[in-house]
Amino acid sequence: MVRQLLAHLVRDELGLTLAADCTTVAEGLAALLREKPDLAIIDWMLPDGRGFDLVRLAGPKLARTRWLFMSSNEQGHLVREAVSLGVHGFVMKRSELSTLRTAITRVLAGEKFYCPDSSRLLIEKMVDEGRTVAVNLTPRERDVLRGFARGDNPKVLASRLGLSTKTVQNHLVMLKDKLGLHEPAELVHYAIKHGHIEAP
Amino acid sequence: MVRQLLAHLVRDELGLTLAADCTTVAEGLAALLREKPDLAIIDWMLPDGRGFDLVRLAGPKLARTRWLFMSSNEQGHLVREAVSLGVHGFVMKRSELSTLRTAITRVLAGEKFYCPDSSRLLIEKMVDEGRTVAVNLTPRERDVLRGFARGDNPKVLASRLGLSTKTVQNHLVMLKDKLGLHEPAELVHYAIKHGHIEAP
DNA sequence: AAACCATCCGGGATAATTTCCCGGTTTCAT
DNA sequence: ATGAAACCGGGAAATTATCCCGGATGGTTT
Repeated sequence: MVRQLLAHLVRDELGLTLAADCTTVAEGLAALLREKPDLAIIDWMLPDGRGFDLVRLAGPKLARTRWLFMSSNEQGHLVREAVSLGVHGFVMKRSELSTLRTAITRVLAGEKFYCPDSSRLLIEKMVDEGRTVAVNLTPRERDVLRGFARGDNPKVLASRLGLSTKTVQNHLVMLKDKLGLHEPAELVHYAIKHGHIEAP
Repeated sequence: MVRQLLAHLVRDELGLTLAADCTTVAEGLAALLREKPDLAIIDWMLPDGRGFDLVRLAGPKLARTRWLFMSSNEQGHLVREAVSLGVHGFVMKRSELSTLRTAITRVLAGEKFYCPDSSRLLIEKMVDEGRTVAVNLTPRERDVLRGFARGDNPKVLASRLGLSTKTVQNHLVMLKDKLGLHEPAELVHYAIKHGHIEAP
């Protein structure tokens, strides 16, 4: 619904051309590569993955495209990840609509725009981080983590991802090793805290 | 932001008169009593309280007003509460925009309209409740569930509770059996959802 | 072009855990 | 007293986790 309301705003009020209008990472990726838009407005949480994956996947091939992220939940690590990905703008959904308009025009003009709330979160996050090391998981590891944390056992997960049970198990070992965790429950907590899955 | 996008929709596309446009329960209450609108579209979660409070407070004095609720998070108990309050419509934010249009026109026409997702949640909630009543965990099972969901492995948990590993494992089997769950991650979700442990 | 590196996929062997089935004990309410 | 439920744990089989290995791929550096 928000996506469609936004489409209205972009088309009717701002007078921009709406190249596409997608609901999943897969759709979005296809549309991005096809349309090569000037601006992509992306919600970070999508049914089949995280909006950031789109930047990782399509970013290198789209030199002109500017990225504007939206988020409904307030988590500092999102803003942090956005910054380190080179995202041009970040707006919380609780912001004023005028903030969004500003963000769109500024980002289109080539500037960066992070809404006040997101800046605050970023600062809090960095203060909070202080010491913790940044862990970057590979795409496959994220897939496995997500599936596992949702309650798929290795066998089901393997068939869903088109892998062998063996591979999934090896990825799980890698995950636990990288994250310094050992128990299934800890992996689930990590996945929830870092937004790989939604809280139950 | 969503509120302002909605205002746009109501005024410009549906051609309705927008009586007021509020951000808090307090503002909303004042506006409702002043304007006595035909329709009130209310978000469940507001900065200073819950949207339902508006119905409780203003409902008795506004015989003509119809209530349409919106919710971004999917929780069955919200739908359940809406129904028992006599709310006329309920729409999840993830619904299509057309669903919202349908909801507005139907509710204005005097019908009830609960979007498919909310109906589903309601049913799940009632099924879940039925099961929760039927299932009562024994104290030991609760101990084991809490420890496990926090990330203790059976061995550690056994020594913490003064049991043998074997017994803890058997309790885990019992738990999975009683709850109809099979994977560790599902147990963790259950424990969080039912308040046996705090969310991460 | 070649060397390199990270990632990805999966096999083999071994250790650990989970599951199923079992019997014994305690507690408690009928 | 007696039956039901909870509690505790053993034994054996099935499943899963862990460690170690090599091959394949794609991108980067030299």
